[in-house]
Amino acid sequence: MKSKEISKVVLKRLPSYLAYLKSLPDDASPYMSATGLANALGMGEVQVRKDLALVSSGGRPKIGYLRENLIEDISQFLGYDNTTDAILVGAGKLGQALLGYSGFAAYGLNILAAFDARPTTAAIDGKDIFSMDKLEGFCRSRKVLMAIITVPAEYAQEICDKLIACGIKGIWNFAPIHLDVPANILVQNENMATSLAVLSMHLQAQIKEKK
Amino acid sequence: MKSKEISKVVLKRLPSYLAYLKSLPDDASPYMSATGLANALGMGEVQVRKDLALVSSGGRPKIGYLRENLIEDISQFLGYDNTTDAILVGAGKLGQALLGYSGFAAYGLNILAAFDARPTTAAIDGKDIFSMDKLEGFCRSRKVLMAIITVPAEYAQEICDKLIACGIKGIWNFAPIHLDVPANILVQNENMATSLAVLSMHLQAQIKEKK
DNA sequence: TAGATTGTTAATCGATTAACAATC
DNA sequence: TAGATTGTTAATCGATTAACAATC
Repeated sequence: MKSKEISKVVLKRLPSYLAYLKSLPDDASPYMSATGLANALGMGEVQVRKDLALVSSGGRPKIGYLRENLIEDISQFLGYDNTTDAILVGAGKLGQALLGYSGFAAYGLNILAAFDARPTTAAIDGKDIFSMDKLEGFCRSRKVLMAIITVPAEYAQEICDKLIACGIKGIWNFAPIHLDVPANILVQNENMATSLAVLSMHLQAQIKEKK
Repeated sequence: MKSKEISKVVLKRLPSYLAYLKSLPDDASPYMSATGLANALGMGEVQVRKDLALVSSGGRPKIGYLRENLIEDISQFLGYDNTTDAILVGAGKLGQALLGYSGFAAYGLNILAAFDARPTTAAIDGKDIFSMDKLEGFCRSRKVLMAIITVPAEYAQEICDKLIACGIKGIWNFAPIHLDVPANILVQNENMATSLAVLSMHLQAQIKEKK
């Protein structure tokens, strides 16, 4: 694995490769070529090969990459091996769904607890839901760096500021609003409106075509 | 509004503009310049101006765009004006959260009902949850074009095939797996693993920096 | 008028794709 | 060996940014 700078677009493709490799049955060939991966995911084979070259220790001509190694290389590169602790703010429906989702463990994400202005439940799936005044103490003592925002849009910026003041460096934002943050803080927007826009355009085009 | 081809990257930025414009208080200036929008969202002003030129009927030099018009132009372009009916398959935690989320109406999305292999509840927020055998009849009779997949990864492809057979043209996929579909079907992946990868890399870099 | 802003044309940048030598 | 595949270098493509004339 080279420690070359990797661009965001490449980074975003890596999880797909990993998911596909992991989804293969145990009795499949232990080798996987860039060509095979590209075909399975409907991508260009050169693109896949270039991406893999950035994270992998190398494949063998005519054979491909050893699947096991490739999974390990990508996992390690993405930091799935060492878990990241996170907290969640806003224990509404979406917040509770994320809190109860066990699948995040596979991505190295561990949600420690949730915080809410008015907690309606004490815990979900063994994860405590605290009131907001416990936020700072918790983040400081557990040295949490990542937070998930699932509060309504109108409170998101305020919560965001508070989180940064608590030492949070990365924010996964589910609120449909732009968050203003200092340069060293990363906001990753899970923007449903964006996805819907793409889908909506496609459907409109389909309907027009029929006419 | 010109009917020029719009690229996917531009399309994905439009919802942010719209959200910001809508978030402004009523007593703010009725005009908004591309410069102002760019500053508020931390983007390049030329980029914003070019994007707006693609969807808007035009702004006035020195003044900017009439906010009201801009909101209408973007909304119309994104198809938020005429609602899209959709169904949801997989009424687990995430599915239920989406089913109960009232915010989609603002994006012109109307989830009609949900389907599940083993429904545990009859309805959520007034939306029925049916068993899978009702799927085809429902899609055909209501002429549904869009579906939301929130089933576990291992069932996603099977469900996807079934949906296409029912006439679905656009799929919003929350399952962390690549779906194989014909060319005329659009799959929009809400891939949480992708977001996590980006965040995870940022945090790793932050931690390294401190050393 | 002067200056902020629009809209457009040209230059730059980065990512994808094509071409090809090296390898097993 | 022949052919599939890797890995790299060069060409193409598209998107972003810079420059600038037009406008109110």
